[in-house]
Amino acid sequence: MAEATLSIGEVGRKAGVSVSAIRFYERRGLLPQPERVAGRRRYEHGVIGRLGIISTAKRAGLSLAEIGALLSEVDGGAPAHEQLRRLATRKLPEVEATIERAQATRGWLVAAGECRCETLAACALFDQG
Amino acid sequence: MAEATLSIGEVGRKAGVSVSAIRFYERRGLLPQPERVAGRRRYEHGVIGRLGIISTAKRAGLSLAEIGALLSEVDGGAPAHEQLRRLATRKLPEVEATIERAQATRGWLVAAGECRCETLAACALFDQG
DNA sequence: GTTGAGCCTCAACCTGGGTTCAGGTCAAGG
DNA sequence: CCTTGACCTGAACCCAGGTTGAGGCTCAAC
Repeated sequence: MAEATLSIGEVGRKAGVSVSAIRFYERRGLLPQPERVAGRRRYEHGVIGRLGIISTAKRAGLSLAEIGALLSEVDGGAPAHEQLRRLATRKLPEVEATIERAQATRGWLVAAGECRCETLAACALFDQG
Repeated sequence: MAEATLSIGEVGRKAGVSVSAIRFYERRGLLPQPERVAGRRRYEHGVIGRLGIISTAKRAGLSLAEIGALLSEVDGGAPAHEQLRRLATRKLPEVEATIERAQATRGWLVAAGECRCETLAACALFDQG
């Protein structure tokens, strides 16, 4: 079943990931070292699913280091739900802080759009540290 | 009134900004080239307010390039409110996109925390692109 | 007179997530 | 035979926002 038949270019096209990114993920340990034929990487079909997982996790805002840790735990036999729960526990406060900062920034910008000050020094938006 | 008496170290302490950051801002044009005495920078007191403006703007999420553009327009005589309005118009959609992305990420992480899947491949959280 | 703090410049380094480039290999097609 | 295209490696480059380090001045105190 697990025949290694895909070239890196084919994998990239099917997964919607650039060839250079695939090689980069391999160096970072997110993808296994594939079998090689005459020096060229030959992938089995499953790697496309793995790239899909990586892409989804990236879009969700995880760093490659976090994704790599998650994948290697699960590769090592750890239940996915357990690792996902740990990840959520660690990462949620961080994401919530991002949301709060961005909302504060939005409020500030809205106020900036309504400002009537002639100089920045006089503007209450810039008061204190 | 505008006596240039402060050393870079004093300015840094009073403004809560590192000395290396002050020199960096100067290179980037956010701070004027100060008067020099025996090769050392001598600042007038007003620079502390300017550093406060820069710090506030940074905390609000503006890049140094944006802050520099704002400051130079206003230094050049443009009314602050006008430049702030332009800035808000340009920057708000960006910040709102950040908020939406972060909220989507939070939702995903909350779902991840409740996941029961044994493998990532089986998990609906990772479905599709 | 020498020690030490604080200043100076310029250049290199850091993180993240890759991209791009130089120089080379290999197989197929005309 | 020669070209074209896909692949290979390793190193350099990109962005931001600084920090760190080397090597050197000067000023004041002791």
